[in-house]
Amino acid sequence: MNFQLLDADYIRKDNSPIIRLFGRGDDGRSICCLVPGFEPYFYARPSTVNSHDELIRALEQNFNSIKRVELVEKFEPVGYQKSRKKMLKIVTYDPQNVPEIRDDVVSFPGIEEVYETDILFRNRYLVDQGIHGMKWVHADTSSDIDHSMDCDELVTSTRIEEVDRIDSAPLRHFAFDIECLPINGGMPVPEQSPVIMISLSFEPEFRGMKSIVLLGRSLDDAGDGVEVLGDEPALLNRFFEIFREYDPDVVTGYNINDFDIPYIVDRIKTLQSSGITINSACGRDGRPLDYRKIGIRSMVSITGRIVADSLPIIRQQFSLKRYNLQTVSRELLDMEKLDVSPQQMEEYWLDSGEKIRKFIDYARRDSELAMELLLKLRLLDKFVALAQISGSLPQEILEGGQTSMVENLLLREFRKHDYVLPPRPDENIVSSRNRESEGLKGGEVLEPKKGLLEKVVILDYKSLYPTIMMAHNLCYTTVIDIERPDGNIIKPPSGGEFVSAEVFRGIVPSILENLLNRRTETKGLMKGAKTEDEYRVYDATQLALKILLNSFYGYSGYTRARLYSLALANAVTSFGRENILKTRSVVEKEIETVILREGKAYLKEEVTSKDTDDVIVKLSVVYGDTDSVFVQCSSETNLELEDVELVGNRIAGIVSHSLPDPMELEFESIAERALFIAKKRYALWMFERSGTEWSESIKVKGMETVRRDWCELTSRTLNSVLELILKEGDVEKAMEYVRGVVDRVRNIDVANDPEIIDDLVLTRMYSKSMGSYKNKQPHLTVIEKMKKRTGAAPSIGERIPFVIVAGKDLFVNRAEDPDYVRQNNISLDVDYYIKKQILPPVSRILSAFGVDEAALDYDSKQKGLFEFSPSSEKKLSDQLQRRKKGTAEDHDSGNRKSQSSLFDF
DNA sequence: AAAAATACCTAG
DNA sequence: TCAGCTAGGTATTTTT
Repeated sequence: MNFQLLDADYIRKDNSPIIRLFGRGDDGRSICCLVPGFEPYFYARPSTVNSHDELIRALEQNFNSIKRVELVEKFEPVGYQKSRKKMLKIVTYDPQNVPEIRDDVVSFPGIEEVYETDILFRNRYLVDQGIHGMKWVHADTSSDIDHSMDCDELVTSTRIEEVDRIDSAPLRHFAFDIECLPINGGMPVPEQSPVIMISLSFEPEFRGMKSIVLLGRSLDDAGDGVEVLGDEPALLNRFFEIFREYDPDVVTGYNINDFDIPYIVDRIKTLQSSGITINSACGRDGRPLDYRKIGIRSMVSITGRIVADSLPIIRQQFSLKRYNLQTVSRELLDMEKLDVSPQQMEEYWLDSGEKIRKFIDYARRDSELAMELLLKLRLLDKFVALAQISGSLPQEILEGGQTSMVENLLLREFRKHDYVLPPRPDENIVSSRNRESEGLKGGEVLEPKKGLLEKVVILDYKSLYPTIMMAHNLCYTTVIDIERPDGNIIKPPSGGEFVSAEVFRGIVPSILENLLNRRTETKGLMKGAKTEDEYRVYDATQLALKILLNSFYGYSGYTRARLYSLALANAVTSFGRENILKTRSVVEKEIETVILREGKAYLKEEVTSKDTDDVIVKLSVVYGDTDSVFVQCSSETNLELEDVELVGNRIAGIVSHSLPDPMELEFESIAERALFIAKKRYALWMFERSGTEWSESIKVKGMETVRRDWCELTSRTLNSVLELILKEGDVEKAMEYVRGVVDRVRNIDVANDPEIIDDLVLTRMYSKSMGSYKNKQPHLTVIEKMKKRTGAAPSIGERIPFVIVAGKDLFVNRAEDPDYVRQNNISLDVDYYIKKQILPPVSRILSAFGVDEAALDYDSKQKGLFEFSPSSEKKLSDQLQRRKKGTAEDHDSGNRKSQSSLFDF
């Protein structure tokens, strides 16, 4: 029997652990597969002097829970070693015994250190058997047992093997959303407010239905897709009944981890205390719904299934100003959320006509949207690929970060090479690592040549840090630490020493090599994909490989890592810095000039005679950040895109050739014009090759248009200015545009035009607990005001919108809730928006052309207005002027929906 | 009034 | 932003 592995855990039977694997078969049946016989264990390193036999006997006698001790040969995890050392493999009866006895074992006479003492038993099993999360497995034999499990089949198997398949099992997706009735319009609390409705969506359909709304009251002629349950207990019981019958593999919703699920669980407790019992069994093993609180956030797992809350995934994958369901559905799905305000809710709920029906429709939309988000945006694809590659279970990846995946890969590869892994560091170790980690230096950022430049080639290093680790054999296992090698030594610029690959090939470099090769292969397969689905699978796979490739460097400098090495992390970045500086010097000093002749790019030493048709291109590096270089190409002759491309490819080729394998500099794209403001702040009019054509775009980095703590007004104004300058080279027009915006802002009439506020809203993340802020912050004053007025309490991690209202008070105190401002006709601080939101970012750009801020402010000193004209050296050549493709305004007004926008004129 | 500290968000 | 890392710019508040 074959099934796709969704989840795993273990149970105990007759004092022995049994692994349980959960999945969905290709026949569509859900499966729980029991695997007996796998033993828990960990490793210990004895001091060299002792007799191993005696030590083993002493351990076996002293610890009841030790089943047996085996003598094995392993390498320690860190530092180059010539040979394996004697170690003890301590096998216990129960997985729990491992954490129970590890502290006593480490302090037992004759034991120096323990390893792999905190590996979850199910992960231990998957790693040792070579099985990966979300992969297909084949279960050898099976014997049906009587079954009280909530899945179609319960089998026992002694032999499990992974099968190579890229398709997905027919997974069942279940989305839900609850509605609660708040006490007079406030936030509902499970101790008081009942759950009144639950909406459910299914993919594939459940009994021919895409969605169902469960209603916790009575109603005649409720209509199709509505189940009238009468009261709350019946509603909740029916919810779980449908849940079990549908038997979902993936459970989703919007913010279910932090709201819906904890609410249901707490509500059931409340009902229980008044003698009402709800059967909330929903795990594939029949476990009731539950959640656990870790710090301020709660986590949910359901045995045998994947709980995938779309909110945190969307937060991670999309940069948005706000993350409420309304904004997210509009921005990402182009769908509208329907809503009943908390104040109206009671009225709608008690109605028996139009209103309750509307309320039901609104509720239905929420679970539909949650399902759409998961499926249309294909939110799970990346996690599935990450699970398949790293071997971690999907739930673990959804809950945690990169750590579990990196450690999973390390554990598998270390095991193959007879290396052991240390346990997670305790708090003492972490804090001492934190102190020394201040010495970790990062990438090099080159000072940009500020102002507007033309014909800039953009080159970057393909996976710089991973390829550095591979090229220089940088690994925990190659640091020269305890023993010195006989062969070659690699000395990074940061100091320290590593053995070369001929002496010993590092494990991390070999993991990276494997990931990099697979990525290249996958990209090849992607090109040949026959179906859309196949393409998506390969695309998610190559993305996951990229994420994992880049995780190893970060992990090495992560103070809570099992394997932390400042020497390693510093070696990587120091090679990186050296590399970019050397690249700059090669381009400027060694290559210096490229000669174009008959469609080829030559170096100056390759050309012996002069030709009148030669195009001579001078190179200068105008910017670079960590793994990229921007090279300006200057020539007497006008350069076409193809010419610049030839230059770019030649530079990439020469530089790559001088680098150790597999380091590689790649030609990326061409900026016809580039505007550099500061380090990490620039805008490009970019041309990228797509087949035989060139695709054109404007790319903005770091500037206010891409920052979420500036208002829409700023973003749009700046975007237009950038477009006018980059595409049309028209500074005058840009100034005119800004003056127009300033003028309109000065004459804003909120009372007449409440929608205008939308363009003036700033957002900031409420990022830590109130008490730990040392300074006043605008979004915090808004939170305080809202709490006082409505009792609404945003939680940490939310982005808080606000506007600045008129007044004499300190800036922070004039931050206000946009809704409140709208409702109460409060006037905004027009001057703030002009002087602090529009002018500074715009003048940072225009000052490069000699424009003074006063020349932009319509109302202030009229003089600057007529004095200015762009200096002749900044004027752009006629021939470039001819290339314009349409004005900034065309683009801008075309995208706007609202008529009352500041930008329609 | 200048300098330092704090906070935020982004680039890579 | 839900346990990978550092570098860097800008606005505002707080301290000197």
